[in-house]
Amino acid sequence: MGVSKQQAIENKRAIVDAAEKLFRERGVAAVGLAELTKAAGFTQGGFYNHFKSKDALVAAVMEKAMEDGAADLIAGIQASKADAADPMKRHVEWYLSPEHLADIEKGCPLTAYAGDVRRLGKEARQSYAHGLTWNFDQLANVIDGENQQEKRKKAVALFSQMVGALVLSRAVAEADASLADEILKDARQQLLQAIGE
Amino acid sequence: MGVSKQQAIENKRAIVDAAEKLFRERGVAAVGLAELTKAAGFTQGGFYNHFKSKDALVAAVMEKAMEDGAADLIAGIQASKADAADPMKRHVEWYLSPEHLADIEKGCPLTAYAGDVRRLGKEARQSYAHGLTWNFDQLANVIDGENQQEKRKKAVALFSQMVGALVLSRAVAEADASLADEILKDARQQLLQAIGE
DNA sequence: TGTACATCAGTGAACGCGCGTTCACTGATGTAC
DNA sequence: TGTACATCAGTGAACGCGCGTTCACTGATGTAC
Repeated sequence: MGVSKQQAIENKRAIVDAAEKLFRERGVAAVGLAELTKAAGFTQGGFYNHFKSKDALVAAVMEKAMEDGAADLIAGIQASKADAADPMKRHVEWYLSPEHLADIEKGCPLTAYAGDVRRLGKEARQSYAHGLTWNFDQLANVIDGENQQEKRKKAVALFSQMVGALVLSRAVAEADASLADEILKDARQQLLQAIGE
Repeated sequence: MGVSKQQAIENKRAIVDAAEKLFRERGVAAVGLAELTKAAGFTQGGFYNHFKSKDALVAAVMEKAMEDGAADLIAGIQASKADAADPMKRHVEWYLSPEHLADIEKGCPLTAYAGDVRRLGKEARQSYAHGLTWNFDQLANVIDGENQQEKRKKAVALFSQMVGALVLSRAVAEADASLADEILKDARQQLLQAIGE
């Protein structure tokens, strides 16, 4: 009650930050506004000073996730160029690493939200689709291929494989850790081979 | 109030049948017991004559989904043998078809539950992991390869790609139908090429 | 620079609602004699 | 074969709970003069 504009902006960002983590880990439907506003340091009713509905928050979180994911991808590509490394090779190795498997809170949002996005609001679904399109475009630019069309096809197929391996590996990580490892390792090996050719 | 044993068994099966469809389409958490028992033709309180909790129902549904999925896979392989067709080729073509994309209610449970299974009960997670292991074993048996280890690796990598393509395609099917088509088509083409070599 | 006041982020209780689960009760089914 | 009765699937109301959303109110912030 009586809070500076600066503080209000920080509170709003704190809601989004908490939502980004909790939505990925537990699912959008399983996270309530009371928990989110508490994490941001105030009470339930104040939520509506920042968002007109939970759905609006979901849309904002998805858009931010896509922007952050895009920034991370570009940073990785830039770093590879600086090191004279193959950007796609580096990307695959990170994507299918045990560290990325465990870090659903901050890893690739396209995989983190892949299972949930169908059930979210229209705005969030569109942000996701745009993010995926953009991701394909970026990968196509750093993949070897005879022409633009070939590069695009390879980008789509290779990224699908990365997502599938990570989704399946995460799905069984707790029940069968060695199966999760096997999936990740086999996909990594097969993808690096596919890039190398 | 006074129902034959036969009827009671059918009622239980009706709950599971309704749950199988609704859990896949809307997510486990979003489907309530009232809706499920109503679909089965009786009222909420009667649920606990059949299952000791919602979690127990989830476990039963997951186990049945895995059994049905296994039966479908075997039937497809048998049919291919009868037609002198390549079982893996046929499987890929079905898996990445627009029909399978649209039929989340009855299609492959490994993809349908891939995003949700992490958040389900222990029993359901274990059923899923066993189902995935079994699926890899079956595919390894019908894949070309120099030795058993090579076949297994190929099965894991190829199936991961199929799941990834289907998950991503379904994720954007509503927001960007042409992108969904592209993902499916590219993955199909790339997989058939990988099998052919 | 100092005062008066409008703004608006946050409070906390309440709203209706649906959730999973419990429970006393009903009454046809199906068994025991 | 006929009767008496135990079984148990289904009823429907209630439980406590947490959900998203609303709202009258508070009071420090920040602007206008």
